[in-house]
Amino acid sequence: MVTSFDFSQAPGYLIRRAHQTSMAIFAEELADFEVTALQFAILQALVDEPGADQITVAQRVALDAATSGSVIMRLEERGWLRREASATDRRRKLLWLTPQGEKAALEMKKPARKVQQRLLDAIDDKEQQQFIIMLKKISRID
Amino acid sequence: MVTSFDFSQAPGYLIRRAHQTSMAIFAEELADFEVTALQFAILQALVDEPGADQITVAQRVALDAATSGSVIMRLEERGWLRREASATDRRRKLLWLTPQGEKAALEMKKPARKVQQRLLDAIDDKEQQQFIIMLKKISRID
DNA sequence: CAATAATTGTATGTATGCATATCATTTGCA
DNA sequence: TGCAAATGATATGCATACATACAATTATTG
Repeated sequence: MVTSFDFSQAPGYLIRRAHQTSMAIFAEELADFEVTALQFAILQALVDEPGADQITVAQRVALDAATSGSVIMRLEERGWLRREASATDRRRKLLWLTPQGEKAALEMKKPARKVQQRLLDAIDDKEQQQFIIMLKKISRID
Repeated sequence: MVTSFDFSQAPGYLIRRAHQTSMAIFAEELADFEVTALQFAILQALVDEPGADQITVAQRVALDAATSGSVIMRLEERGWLRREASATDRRRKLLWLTPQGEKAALEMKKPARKVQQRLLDAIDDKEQQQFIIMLKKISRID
């Protein structure tokens, strides 16, 4: 019999599974906010760098301009951020959190940290740091 | 100053980054086939279990019925699989690879294995097995 | 055996995620 | 300085990914 591809040992497949689990836990812990992990990331990027333009935000959250643009549009419609054309460069649209956006971003941080903890709870304390380091290497970060 | 959420140490964020890297390497190694990792997974599932119905295939590749249904539709349009109504249960549509689908599934296995190797090349030999084990635990598999 | 529940596949809506093209604007260089 | 190249944002198309609803069919139960 032809042995098929062994997905149970394939990192590519297991990374997808881990991503599913991660998204599910995120949705669970932040159910009250009705927010996705990506939306949360963009809000936090604007906490760090208020007035950043869309391309800068896209790079911060490791996303292409098209996708981040659509997420930003939804965040604007929700009233969590506002866009303002740059005076010095009329191509740029600068982004700021609204007061509601600031408040939501702050309140989300605790449950978002719990998501990370719940993910890591599946492995030993010693393994957790190694897992983070390995993920960075696998992702070719740094 | 308010310290923002630390994405550089957040497994949820890093898993997304790893998934991006994984998809990019897959697309690179299997460029000749113009196939996605998910399409590949479904083809391999049918190598293992010819004549499976859509729900079974969806479970095999860890996907909801709606998404797998649309992928299966595209694979059928491409001529890589065919659907046949079950005689004993008219709700079920049984799936078989076509000869072209069999051929493609076979030829894809080598480059798909290379994807896994390239992903793991970023970490030491000893770490590779640990990483696989950790991913399974994080994903709550087994 | 009839009413109900469960299952399969499909449709719809929302949200990523990326490639490519396009437009307006700005930058860089000859 | 004029013009080509680069850049920021948007639009379009394709492909996941999942929740929900639905119709057809099958299984279960009173």
